[in-house]
Amino acid sequence: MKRRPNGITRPTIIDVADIANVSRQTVSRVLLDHPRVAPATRRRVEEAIENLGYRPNRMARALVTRTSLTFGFAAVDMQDLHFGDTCAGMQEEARERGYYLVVTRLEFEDDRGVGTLETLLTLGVDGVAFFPSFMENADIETFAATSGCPVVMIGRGAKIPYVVSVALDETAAANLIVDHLVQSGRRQIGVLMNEMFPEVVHERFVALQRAIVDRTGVARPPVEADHPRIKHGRKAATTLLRRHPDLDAIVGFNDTMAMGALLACQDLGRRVPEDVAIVGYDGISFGAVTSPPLTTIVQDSIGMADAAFRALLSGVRDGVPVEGEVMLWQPELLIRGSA
Amino acid sequence: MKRRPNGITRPTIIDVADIANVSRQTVSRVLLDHPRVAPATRRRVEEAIENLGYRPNRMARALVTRTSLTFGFAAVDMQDLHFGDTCAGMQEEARERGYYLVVTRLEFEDDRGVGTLETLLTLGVDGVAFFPSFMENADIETFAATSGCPVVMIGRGAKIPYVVSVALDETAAANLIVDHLVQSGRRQIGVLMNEMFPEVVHERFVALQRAIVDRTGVARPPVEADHPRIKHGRKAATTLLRRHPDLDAIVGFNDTMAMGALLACQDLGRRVPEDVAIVGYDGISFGAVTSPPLTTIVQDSIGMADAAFRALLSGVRDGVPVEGEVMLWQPELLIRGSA
DNA sequence: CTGTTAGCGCCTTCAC
DNA sequence: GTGAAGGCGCTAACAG
Repeated sequence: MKRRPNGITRPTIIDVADIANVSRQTVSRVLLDHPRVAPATRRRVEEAIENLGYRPNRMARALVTRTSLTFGFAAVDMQDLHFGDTCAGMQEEARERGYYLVVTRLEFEDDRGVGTLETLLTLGVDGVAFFPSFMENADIETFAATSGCPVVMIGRGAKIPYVVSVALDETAAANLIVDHLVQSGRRQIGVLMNEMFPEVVHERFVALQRAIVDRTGVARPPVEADHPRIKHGRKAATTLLRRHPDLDAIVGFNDTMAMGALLACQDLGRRVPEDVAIVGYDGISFGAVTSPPLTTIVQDSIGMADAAFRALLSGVRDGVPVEGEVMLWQPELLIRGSA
Repeated sequence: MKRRPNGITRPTIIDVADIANVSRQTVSRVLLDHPRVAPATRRRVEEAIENLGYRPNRMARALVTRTSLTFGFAAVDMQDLHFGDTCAGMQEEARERGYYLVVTRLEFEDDRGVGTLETLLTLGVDGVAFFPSFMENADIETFAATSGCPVVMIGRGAKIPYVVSVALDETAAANLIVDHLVQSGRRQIGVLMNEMFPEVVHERFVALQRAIVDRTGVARPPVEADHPRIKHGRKAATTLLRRHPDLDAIVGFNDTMAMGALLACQDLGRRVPEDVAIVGYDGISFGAVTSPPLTTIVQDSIGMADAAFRALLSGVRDGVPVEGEVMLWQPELLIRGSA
């Protein structure tokens, strides 16, 4: 029984073996549910485990099996409810299948995000799922190619070698939104985007812009970019409305920014939806409590989480397709009061 | 260079040593910034590391050092914004100090939560911080006593041996709320509580009840319990208002439940705050967007996260006080429109 | 059915 | 300043 730095001790497999009067190997067999153990022996070992409060050390086990039954999950902002829903979905799925999910924040400062994913690897995960956010496709490809484990990207529909991508069909979503706005008579549609990293293609922005140009004939729809938080959305929407007083609709990058737009309209005395229609993305529950309640694109976070988890699992067994793979999910427009 | 199950390989310290033409120990010294390495040797090793894209295996390292520079964090619901804020705060703090935070969901089915915390331990964390939620003090004590690492509990002000507790001063919070309500003429105050586990003492409920009894003279303030989600809060508040039509104030267990109460009032045609005043806990950002905006108890999530992290850190060095320790945080009442 | 041997990737201790 | 031996806790492969 070895001492830990602070003096408290945790039993090892050897302690169990000593007490049960067997070899370490036999204890290991009991732990792994190996069939060829005499029932009496098994019972003795189980009793020893119970009495000692023994728990196997997963690091030691992973070191030799090269498998930790652990997946890693990374996203820039766990407080973002769409990320949170997906993370929770994966956690649930993991639990049911005997896996463990290690969650961490994707840090730009950490080698443009690659460092975060690498650290996950050195922690011994069997696969990595993540929301790319600011990460560049090239970095993602390099990481995936050298990772030696399945890599699943959620929320960007790019085809990257060695990567399975689970993403919303952004074109379909943009069309749903703009069709709805145009049908209710809107013509001047502004867009609130996530703060942009110039290196990164914003599929959402591109899709929205195309849909707006196609359906309203406006050549360059106004856009303002900021952090995807309520107060930044409020600021950006205020700027947008000041610069373009004739705007009759605003599409937010997500529900949170759209809520900021709601506040901006209040500030400026514009009625929603009479003067300005507002639409968000994600379908978070708080959208039901705003005034008016938020019209939004609903993403099937749970379904996407399940798909991501299954992709990791099958990647562990069969490897990830070298050419990469994209799984697109169809959006749904939830019409509430704001548009 | 060993092969992983899927065929892709990751370099080990031996590969680096071979390429740099030194022994493993020298590579290890470079990795650990050991001073006694010749500059030229160091450079050769660093180049080899760079070229190979080598990253040390933290599990192997932790196995021998008995230190992983990793802390574990657990909470029932990562989507709860107060939990999320605290988690994000700890993650930030961890990063700055060279630590890594492993986050997971506390599962009741997993041995009443103890299993979740134990699994974190078998993953090799150097300390555990968690929101106890449904966990019982006795289980927490047992876990902490046998964990062999610092254990920090957030959000329950109980003094438990081997545990450092970082919690809101519930009495102060309850008094702030009830004083404010009474001052604005409310006398019939109902309470929305988190779904109750009979074994667990709800400090928040006890504090609220005492404050209400003291200040209004009502002997048994009405209470309804359900999950801390908007729709459950709505249901519970509806029940409460139906059973007690004379209620003129509702205190929610958290902001989310309070938002449910907002919806219930809308459903039943009660004006907020004219007919019914509503107060929540936590001070989440979405409270600013509801109609009317939510009056709430603000918790200093970041400050509490910092304190929790520091407690873990000092626990690693000096051990956790055997008698346990409670750090109380003072609440603040943010008065917006709903009360 | 059970024990022995070897080694996962790395660091610590002790040589030189 | 550098290398060799030994072991962290565990399981795989082989013996018996």
